[in-house]
Amino acid sequence: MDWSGLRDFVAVADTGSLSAAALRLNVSQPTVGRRIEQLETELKAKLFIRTPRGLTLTPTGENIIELARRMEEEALTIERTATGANQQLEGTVRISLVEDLGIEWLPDKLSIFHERYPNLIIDININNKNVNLLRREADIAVRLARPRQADLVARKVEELHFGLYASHSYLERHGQPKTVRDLSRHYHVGFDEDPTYPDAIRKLERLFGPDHIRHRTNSHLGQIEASAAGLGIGALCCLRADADQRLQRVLPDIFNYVREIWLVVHTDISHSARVRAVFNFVGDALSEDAPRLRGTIEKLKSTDE
Amino acid sequence: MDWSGLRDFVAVADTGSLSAAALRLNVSQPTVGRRIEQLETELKAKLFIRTPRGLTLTPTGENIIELARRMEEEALTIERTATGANQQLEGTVRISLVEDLGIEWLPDKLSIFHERYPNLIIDININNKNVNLLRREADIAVRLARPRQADLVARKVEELHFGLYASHSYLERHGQPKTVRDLSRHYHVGFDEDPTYPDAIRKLERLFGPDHIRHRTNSHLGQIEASAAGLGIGALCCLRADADQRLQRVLPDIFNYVREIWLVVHTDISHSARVRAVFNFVGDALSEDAPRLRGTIEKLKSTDE
DNA sequence: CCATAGAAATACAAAAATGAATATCTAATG
DNA sequence: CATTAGATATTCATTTTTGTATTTCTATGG
Repeated sequence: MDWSGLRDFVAVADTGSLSAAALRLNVSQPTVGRRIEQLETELKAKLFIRTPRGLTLTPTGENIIELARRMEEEALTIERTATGANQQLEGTVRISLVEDLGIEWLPDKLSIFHERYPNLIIDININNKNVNLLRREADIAVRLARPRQADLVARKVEELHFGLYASHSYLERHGQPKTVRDLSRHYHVGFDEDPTYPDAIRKLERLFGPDHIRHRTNSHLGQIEASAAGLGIGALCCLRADADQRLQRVLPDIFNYVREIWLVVHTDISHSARVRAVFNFVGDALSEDAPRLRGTIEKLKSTDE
Repeated sequence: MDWSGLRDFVAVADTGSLSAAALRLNVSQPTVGRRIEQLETELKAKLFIRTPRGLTLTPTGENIIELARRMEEEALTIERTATGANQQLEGTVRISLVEDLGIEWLPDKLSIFHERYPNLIIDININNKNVNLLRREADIAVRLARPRQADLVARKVEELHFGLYASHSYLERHGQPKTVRDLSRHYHVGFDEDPTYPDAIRKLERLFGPDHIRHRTNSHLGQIEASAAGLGIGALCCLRADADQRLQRVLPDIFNYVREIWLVVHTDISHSARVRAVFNFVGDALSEDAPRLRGTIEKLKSTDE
């Protein structure tokens, strides 16, 4: 029996279709189909019921899927263990961050990093959803909440602050709010309705009233642009908003939303020299940038004028 | 990472060489070598130290071998589970037996079997060493001792009796022994020095004296032929020796060595319809043949004459 | 009842893995 | 010190696997 077929078997069972499994496995749909077929021949058993909407496990398939999943976990552990044992300072490290840190902040630091580690390549993965560190979708993740899962090593590094911002022109037209109550007369640039966002986001929205939400997006960059374009008041990351000349902070003493920044890595790969190098570098860089992350630097504009 | 590489990895770690692993995996030696190489590339880690006498695990290899072994166990369980779920009365059933039963006794029964189950193929494996039912080296094993291992279903069916036999010409030349003491003046056709044989074999040998052992072999058939050729007195299976006109039993009331016959199957595959069919057929056939297996049928020759 | 979208099957050319034969290496042995 | 046994590397023709492009299928919605 070919073990690779079992890997495909898990992927098809998980995703429910050959095409989706092929995507996950980085092979073509006909290949997955043929390998499942071959596995069924080898085991002399039908594992899936083919429907026009995909594949469902047969009773025999149900019998063995748990065992195959366990194999998958062990295979993933093997990959991580091998990575962890690698003490070379070369190769690629994949790090996953939220937009606010990954688009501009981290890339700005990388020239310093590459001077120190010329043979390391950093692969930046911008991701709103948490990537699965167990599946090695990334080596390191930067998360805005303490991770609960076992087998993960996490270090709280800094805080990421968010404030309310609007464009100058918007504030000229609609007036500067002086209290929280004033917000009900203003327009809001909001997040999309993903239920995984923290409650604070929904609470904030209610201050504006439902018909005063002009724009929703899952992209922080999109929110900044929308706010800068004068669509309304957005809850933006101070790091980026403070540096944006088009934006002005609103109710700075009243509204200040704080998220903890956690650096996370899987225990198994935490021993890898190159992963440690990136982990520590990013951690130190975050610590050094505390004022910007906390939005406590006076806006350039206000000092200029 | 290609899971098949992990399978090769276990085989090489187990056997200590590419060539031996290739044999076990039914592929060529260069293929195993290339796959190990590929696995090392994928994991970016050396797994083996190459020596001219084979391959030894590196520390990294040691770290992951246990996980890979667990994968192998699960893969084997999957194969057995799938086999066990198969309720078709077609395909192949592999059965492993000692020479005494597998060379002639079972084949004689097969024409009846094939009438009842025309689509089943029986693959007879003659084996002195116990095959590994967990690895599916056979579906069913006939053993001469109660199996201890968990996960095996065993049924005691009958007894296999052994007696002392010699050729007529030998007994004419050396005389008929009347007591155990007489054996010390006789020659012995013995087993080879495999330490896994039961103590009774060694005890018997000592009755003849060390320089009176003329012939050693690990083959029961070889012992029968040697005894029939007049080399000496052999401890032979009654089933075959009684049917052999050239042989005559010696000290029938004094020497009678008995082994239990156990039919063994792995729990996981015991539910398979075709495996049950063979299991029950062989069990019943053994029961029906109790007199021959116990050597209690008078020799044809003696009734003929 | 027809059109459509999402999925699986098919055909064939291209790419990769495999095996047979062979060369090469090294520790052990006389 | 040469020989040998037992192992790994190498080469190349062959076989197998894979991907692309296309066709086929079927439940769903108009």
